[in-house]
Amino acid sequence: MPELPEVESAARMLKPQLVGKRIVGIKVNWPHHIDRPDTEEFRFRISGLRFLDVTRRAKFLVFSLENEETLLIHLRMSGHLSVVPASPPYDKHTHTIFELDSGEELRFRDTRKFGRVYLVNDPQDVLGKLGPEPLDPSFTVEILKERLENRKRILKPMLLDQGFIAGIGNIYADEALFDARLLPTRRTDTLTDSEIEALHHGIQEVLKLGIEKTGASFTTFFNPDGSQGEMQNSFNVFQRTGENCYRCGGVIERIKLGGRSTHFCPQCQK
DNA sequence: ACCGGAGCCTGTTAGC
DNA sequence: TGCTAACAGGCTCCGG
Repeated sequence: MPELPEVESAARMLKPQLVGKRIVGIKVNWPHHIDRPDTEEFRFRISGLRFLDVTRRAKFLVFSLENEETLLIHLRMSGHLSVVPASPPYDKHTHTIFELDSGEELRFRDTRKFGRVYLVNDPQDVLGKLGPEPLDPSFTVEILKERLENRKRILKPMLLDQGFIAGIGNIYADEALFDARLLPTRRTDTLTDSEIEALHHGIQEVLKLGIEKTGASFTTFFNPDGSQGEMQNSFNVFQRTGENCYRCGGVIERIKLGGRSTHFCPQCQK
């Protein structure tokens, strides 16, 4: 669930809680959570290192550590991070725990176990194939047009392709397409210049709004500090199947595209 | 190049 | 009320 705005919100909340603190121990209750290196080497290399910075790239949390090490965490569907005192209660889905010299712990809870932890010297080993950051000033309409050239893809699956553009997930793809008034089933080679501009605008608008609202919260997801995001109150189409479109009054439809549920207004979106 | 489906996991919700 | 199937914010691999 966590997409760019949720991960950005998490990074902003975690940064002041972690920078300057030192990792003094690791508990790994589900070894598969650690993608690389193996658990033994992971423990050896990360122990004693201090957090220097917490940022985001795509849907990855990027923790810069001392000693030229970078810790990367991807929350996937159900991951959640929090910094709390090193005392009970421990949730049964908390699989990886970073013990800090402050007497606190950074806990990685992940019900579905899809999340992953990486420790690398060169972050590009993990982040290298990602597409552009959609909110970076370098991501212009012209760049989007260039990246669409000579390609024939269905719009929605393309937005979910992290190599094409980074950070968009199922929620913001649907919302961006509604904003741009484009059907999720449109083929990219049929887009006019003004439609590409609308798409570019829609992507940036919904992501910026998502960050302003500190992300979207569901029963299974909330921010690191326990607060609820507010973006779910601003959805125009996502999870509004059968309800009326705020723009035209039409009925929001739901279809499957690329295995993902897809919500749109068949009247507004062309 | 690109699409759809399966697989990875557990929990919750919808439907009968 | 109770069981079962479908479904869930993501991503990767595979066959066609």
